[in-house]
Amino acid sequence: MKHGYFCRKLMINLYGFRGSLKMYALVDCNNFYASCERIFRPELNDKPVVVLSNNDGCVIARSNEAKALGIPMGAPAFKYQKLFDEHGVAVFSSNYALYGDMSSRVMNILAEMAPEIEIYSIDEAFLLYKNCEYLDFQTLAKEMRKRVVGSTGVSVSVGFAPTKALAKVANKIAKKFTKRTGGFYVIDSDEKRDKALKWMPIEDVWGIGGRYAKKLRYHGVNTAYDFTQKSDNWVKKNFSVVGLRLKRDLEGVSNIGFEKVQNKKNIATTRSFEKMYTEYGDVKERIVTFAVSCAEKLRAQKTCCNALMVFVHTNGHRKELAQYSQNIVVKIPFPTNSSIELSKYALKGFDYIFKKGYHYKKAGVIVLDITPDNARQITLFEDSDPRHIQLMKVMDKMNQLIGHHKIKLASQDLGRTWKMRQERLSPRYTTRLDEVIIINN
DNA sequence: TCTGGGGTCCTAGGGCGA
DNA sequence: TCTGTCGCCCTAGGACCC
Repeated sequence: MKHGYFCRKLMINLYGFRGSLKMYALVDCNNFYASCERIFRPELNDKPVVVLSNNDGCVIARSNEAKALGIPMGAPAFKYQKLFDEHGVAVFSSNYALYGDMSSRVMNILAEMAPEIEIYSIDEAFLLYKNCEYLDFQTLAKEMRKRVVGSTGVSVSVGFAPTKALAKVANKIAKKFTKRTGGFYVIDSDEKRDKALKWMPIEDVWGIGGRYAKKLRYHGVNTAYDFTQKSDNWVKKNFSVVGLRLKRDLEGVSNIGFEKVQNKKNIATTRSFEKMYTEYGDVKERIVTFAVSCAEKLRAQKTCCNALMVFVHTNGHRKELAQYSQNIVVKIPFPTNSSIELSKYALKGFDYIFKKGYHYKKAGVIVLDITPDNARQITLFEDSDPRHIQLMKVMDKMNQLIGHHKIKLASQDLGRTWKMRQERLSPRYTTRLDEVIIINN
């Protein structure tokens, strides 16, 4: 028998060390983006709903009904248009203002129900319960579901287990067998854990992507349980320490820690364009806007960067056109979060990599080597302009007051009409007064 | 015509100084 | 002075997540 949580619990009881049991919950919003759209359009309940990526490119969220129609994740929208029409699929452009706001409502409720929370993504959170020998997880999970759906309309699945990877497994079971489980599942014994791992296909395990799954299947590893039966050495050799940590976590020994909220290590703003650009000026304007956006994100988390990367790509799907893809890292001699400085250095890099004669489809700016803005080191040849700090404060404040991105640098936009394709955008029901739902009697 | 965006972590391999 | 080795640092690339 492995050193599962049950063994430890037994020891705890024998030796009288109470109150050291740790349990994780993974709470996951069901079909989150699609659910957000449905909350304000109840006539779409039980109807297939999909949400598209930026530029209405591909499917990034599906309701259960849409999944049942065989629409895969990442499906290019234009290839599935016929199927959408035939089955009356409700199609939405992504509305991040709405999803972000709904997410923080859900997370606030969860935070009230747990001593510690790690917001893992826009629709998922891990909750950590320490010293919880006498907690009734079934009741807790039920209460969680009730409160979240009652306050926000979003339904969630809940998985409880002694490690994060197992909580993921438990959540998967809760979601897959909603009718039987009531939308929650608790792994609290070695027997339940083994049963769950034997059921779990290897490619569905958290941390096992397509490549690893293929390799594992080749070696006869078909379930999460098979994975745990391999030796530590073999796992480490083939899947590095990441694989080994996962294995231990699946065995019930917590190896994947609870992450505290911390500042981002890289910040990126990248976009595909709604059409291909060939002119220097068009792409240049985008690069400046991306740099400005990165600068705003840096200031929002009170950090500076010491380097940035600029990249451009042509459209890889258009094989008949000449392809070009290049990136460059630009070191900045002093830490900065000034929109002006960052766009200046981004343009330096862009000038270096831009080549005429190509059809550009995508570009981006990523800021690197991020440091806190209160720890700016004075460099010997400091040529940053200290007046920028004040100027950026004013710019942020004004953008906050009069609406996002109204104040721009002169090098942005240039009268051009860049716009993301968002033909099926729903209203920002929860964050814009002029877009709230109006009920007529 | 039309195929997303934003992250993290790890490893291998090269340069370099002790 | 030359050569080998070790460890550190850096970068590119590859894997993963949602």
